[in-house]
Amino acid sequence: MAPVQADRPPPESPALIPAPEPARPPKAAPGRRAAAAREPTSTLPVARVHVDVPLPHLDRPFDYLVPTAADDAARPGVRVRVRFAGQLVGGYLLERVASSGHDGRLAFLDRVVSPEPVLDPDVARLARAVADRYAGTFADVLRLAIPPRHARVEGEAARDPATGAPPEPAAPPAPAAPPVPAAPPVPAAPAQPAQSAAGDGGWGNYRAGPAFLRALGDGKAPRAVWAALPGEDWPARFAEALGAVHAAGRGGLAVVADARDLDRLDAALTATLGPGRHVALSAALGPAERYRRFLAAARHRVKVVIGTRAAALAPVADLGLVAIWDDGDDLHAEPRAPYPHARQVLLTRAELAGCAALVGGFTRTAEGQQLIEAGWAHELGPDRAVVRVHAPRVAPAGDDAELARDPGAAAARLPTLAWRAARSALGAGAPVLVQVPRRGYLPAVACARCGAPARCRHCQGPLGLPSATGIAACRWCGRAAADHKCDVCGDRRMRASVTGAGRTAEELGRAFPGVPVRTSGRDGVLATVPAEAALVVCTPGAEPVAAGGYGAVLLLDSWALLTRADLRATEEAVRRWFAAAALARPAGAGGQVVVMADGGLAAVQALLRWDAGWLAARELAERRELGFPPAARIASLTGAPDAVADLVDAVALPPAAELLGPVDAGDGQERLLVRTSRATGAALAAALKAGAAVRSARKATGPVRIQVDPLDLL
DNA sequence: TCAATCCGTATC
DNA sequence: ATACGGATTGAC
Repeated sequence: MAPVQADRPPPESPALIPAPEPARPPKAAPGRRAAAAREPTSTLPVARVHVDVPLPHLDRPFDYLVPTAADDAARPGVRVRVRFAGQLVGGYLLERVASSGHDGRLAFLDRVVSPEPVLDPDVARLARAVADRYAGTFADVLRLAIPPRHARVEGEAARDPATGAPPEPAAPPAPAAPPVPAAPPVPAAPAQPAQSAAGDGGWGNYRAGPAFLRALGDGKAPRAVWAALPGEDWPARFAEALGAVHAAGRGGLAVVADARDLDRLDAALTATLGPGRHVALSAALGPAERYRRFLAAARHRVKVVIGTRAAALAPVADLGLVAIWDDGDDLHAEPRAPYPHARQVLLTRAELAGCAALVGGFTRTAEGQQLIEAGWAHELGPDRAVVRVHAPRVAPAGDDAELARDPGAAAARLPTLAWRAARSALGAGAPVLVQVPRRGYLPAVACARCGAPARCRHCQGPLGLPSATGIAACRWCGRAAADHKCDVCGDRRMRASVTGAGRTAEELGRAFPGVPVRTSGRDGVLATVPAEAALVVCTPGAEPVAAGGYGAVLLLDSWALLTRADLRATEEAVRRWFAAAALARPAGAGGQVVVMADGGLAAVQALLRWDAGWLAARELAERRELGFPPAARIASLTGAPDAVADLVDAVALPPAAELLGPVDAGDGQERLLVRTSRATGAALAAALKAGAAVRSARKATGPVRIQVDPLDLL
């Protein structure tokens, strides 16, 4: 007879309802009654489990048998422990199914850790999409999405998530979803009084504003990119938008950049929805409180969730709206693998849920502009006439501006214009905001004549000075900039753009004797200041809100922000200027802004006209020309040189993928960029993931960090 | 010819 | 990580 190259057992149907027999005890130790006695459940005996291992080639579900004893607890979303490759590992139960496609023997679930479903099916779908988009693993995304378990919190009776007080009459039992609160208050009118001196129409100040709010209330899915007016009480607007979907019985989710913004939104939501209708999630909470609030969302005890970046992955029932404020803030970029950006997570979520989306800020990012130009979202902006009513008067004072003759002001290197603006505001009893760049910017290279950042002739990357004496070289592809010529004016001379020197509060104090000086910065951020004459010195991002607005806002050393060696230097500078300038009184009430940069620069023009959309359109057009995100897709691979090379070998790059570099990334590491078109972005991520899987399967040494569309392209 | 050992690969 | 299958080795 001819023994066919043995297919082991007869190829019968793949393990349908497997015989109880495979429940043999491990290790041939016949003493383990517990294991031997287990039988699979009669219905849906197979659990699809995602094991919590970091290896890319194991990033898929594995099937396990559900023992009868665990039948009730083994529901989708619960944490389980399973034996995987000989050891016990944690995992999440994704779903129960009737049969497995796996044609080997199935092991039993070791145990259900807790009957609490912490992985919402919608979040599971989202996490898969985010992992795919960023060439990362499901497990990595879940680590960001689900806080560590806190057993005591899980056991305690449900509390009021906002106050921590025990619930009103009777706490609903944990596993059952409690009923939605009967009649949530309908925020027909803004709960907050108008704060702007120039009359405040809330969403009515924006062309499509009322229609947007109405659509939210009608359960539709409008999508908008919103450029806020100066002085806008954005937390109140966000609260109204979230309130509108809440009133329609649906859930809402909003993400902000930092704890200060979160506190403001939290307060506005409490005013609009009443206490206990929402939770605020942030990494700053302790483990117990963090898990307590997460559970309030997961159990659907609240339908509105706000928080910092990780909250973009929080469970929200029947999602009606996702929103993000100030999407240009780099805090929205997650620093842990797979490095997702909160904006991208929320937009993906809006797609999956078919819900509304709101991307808001005083400025607009190139990504926001892309959403508008692609027709994905509507533009939500004010009429020019409304802008004129709300905007402060903005004046540029360039590098060559005349220094104030007043000795104190000269010592503080204040131009006359700035000094006068400050003096007149203080004289009127109003506070003055002084924004000073943080110190320590990378030495970049700019055109000596026009100041435009110098770019590589080959790949358009930014030029930098590797060392104080070295020759300028591209920070991306590493090529030396031999015969550089400025793209803008053609000049051949270059200069190092100096690092921003911190102006001290004392210097300013001397310029205005007798005026109190407050500071707000890294160590000690002020949330608000009173409406009285004072100098408020802050670093970008730490601007306190002034009751009634600032009489003057001085943006010092603004040019230093513009010449940073960063793709987003202009966008970032403008974002910081707008954030500060938005706190000034309207021009009609004497509000003035002085920006220390050349009035001819586009960034300064945008501020003068309070037109962030115009700048964003220019910015996006430029990115398109240069082949930068969001017009193109770029992935960066960082690691030891041989490890990076090994990964590139293992990856079947899409055709037309372009390699830039590698360049030295310090610490014996190097960085390689891969550029493709936007349309090829998904294929690029999939290819990189597959390459990483091949490497991890063959236990390749030397990790390589893969980042898709990293913020810092240096 | 068989058992001990090594190596590569899959991990339900 | 570990456990298994198949290949390899070496002693009888």
